[in-house]
Amino acid sequence: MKRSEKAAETEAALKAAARRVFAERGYLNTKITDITAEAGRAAGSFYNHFAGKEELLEALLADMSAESDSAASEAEHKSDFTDPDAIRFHVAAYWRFYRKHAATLRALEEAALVSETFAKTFAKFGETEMADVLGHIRYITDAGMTLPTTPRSSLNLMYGMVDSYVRHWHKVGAELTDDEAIEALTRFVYRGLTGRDY
Amino acid sequence: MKRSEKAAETEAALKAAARRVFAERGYLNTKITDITAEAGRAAGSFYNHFAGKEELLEALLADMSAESDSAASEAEHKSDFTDPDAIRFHVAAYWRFYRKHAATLRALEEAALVSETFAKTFAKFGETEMADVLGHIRYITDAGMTLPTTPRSSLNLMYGMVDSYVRHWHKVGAELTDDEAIEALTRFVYRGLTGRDY
DNA sequence: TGTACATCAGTGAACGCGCGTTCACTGATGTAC
DNA sequence: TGTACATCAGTGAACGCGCGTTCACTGATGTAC
Repeated sequence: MKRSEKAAETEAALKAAARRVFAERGYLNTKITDITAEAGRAAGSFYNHFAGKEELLEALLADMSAESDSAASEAEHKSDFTDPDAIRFHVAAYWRFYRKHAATLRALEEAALVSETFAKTFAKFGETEMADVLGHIRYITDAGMTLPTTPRSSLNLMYGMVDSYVRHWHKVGAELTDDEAIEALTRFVYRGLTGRDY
Repeated sequence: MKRSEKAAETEAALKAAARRVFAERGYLNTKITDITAEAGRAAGSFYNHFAGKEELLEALLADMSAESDSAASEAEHKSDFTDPDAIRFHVAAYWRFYRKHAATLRALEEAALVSETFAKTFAKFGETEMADVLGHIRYITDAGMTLPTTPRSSLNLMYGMVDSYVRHWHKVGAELTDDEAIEALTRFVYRGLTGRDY
């Protein structure tokens, strides 16, 4: 095996191990040696690849962002928010996204609490995620319906509800199945944004 | 000054200092000596009053709970959620409550991330806060209107939105004034819960 | 009311644990000729 | 193709920093007689 391959393999192993360990005990509670042990490497090996835990997390964020970008550009998705299906589509997409990246997302949340830098990075990532949806909201006012407040704040309200419910559902466990949860979110959001029911 | 008075004074000074310092740099980023320095006491003095940072936070939580209980029992408040005023009343109450206790609430959030024990304690506190509101939601189904999902999950959706928006508003700063924010929340919640507009 | 001793809140220097980070070393891969 | 040296990924024991926690000490308040 070539040297560069071996290095890449170790780096990947460290990232994968980190995701597992973060999921299990949280980012802040994880020691560097927890990660290296989980990856089956020596402690010192970590620093051949990352300057510290923060940099590793940035790498995980970069991976996630890359994936999310490519997914967003692929999907020919519904964007008219006067149609409940369009809202449901986005809620479901976020649901799947969270499920897939729960470990990284929760790690970022923890890091953001402690580090100003991460708070900004993470906020920026959220902005990117939301930018697409802001456009969809305009369909509602264009159709003569009334948003509960400004478009930007309507978006924040909606995003906050979806995000906090998804987090809650994954942490505490559920009264609802995931289909039911997606439907409930869709309904609440549709009603909240349009003032109508479906 | 009597000895017991002096001790009580120091304890109060430590709690007040902790609230200030937590607000400024967060619970997890705060060292014991940050608190004692802010309170103008020696490091060792801390341990005459608290076994550690966790115990101090529990004391802050106890203070907050006591205050919230007495406030809840005083208020003769509106409880019929088919009336937007009732929703507005509760949103505004939560808004004021958060503003007043932001430091403690954010500290608890941070502690909950890191400690399983605190996560449970904090969750329990949230339950207590919400119990009152769960009853109010029944007015909606009683009036023949349709909730977006089960009462319990409707409550969780609502609470998640209000809480996350309040947090967001206080952290990032605002496009909306607080009156506007309360109105926007009320409107979104009313629409979401009842399927109607006002 | 006064004296002698006990107790307690507060002090801050020192101690020591936990954990991040380093570094001399190993063995394997890459390069030069 | 073979040999000699250089480079690099990985190792893990050891180091040292930061910070929580302790503890001998001080001075003031409380108690006993």
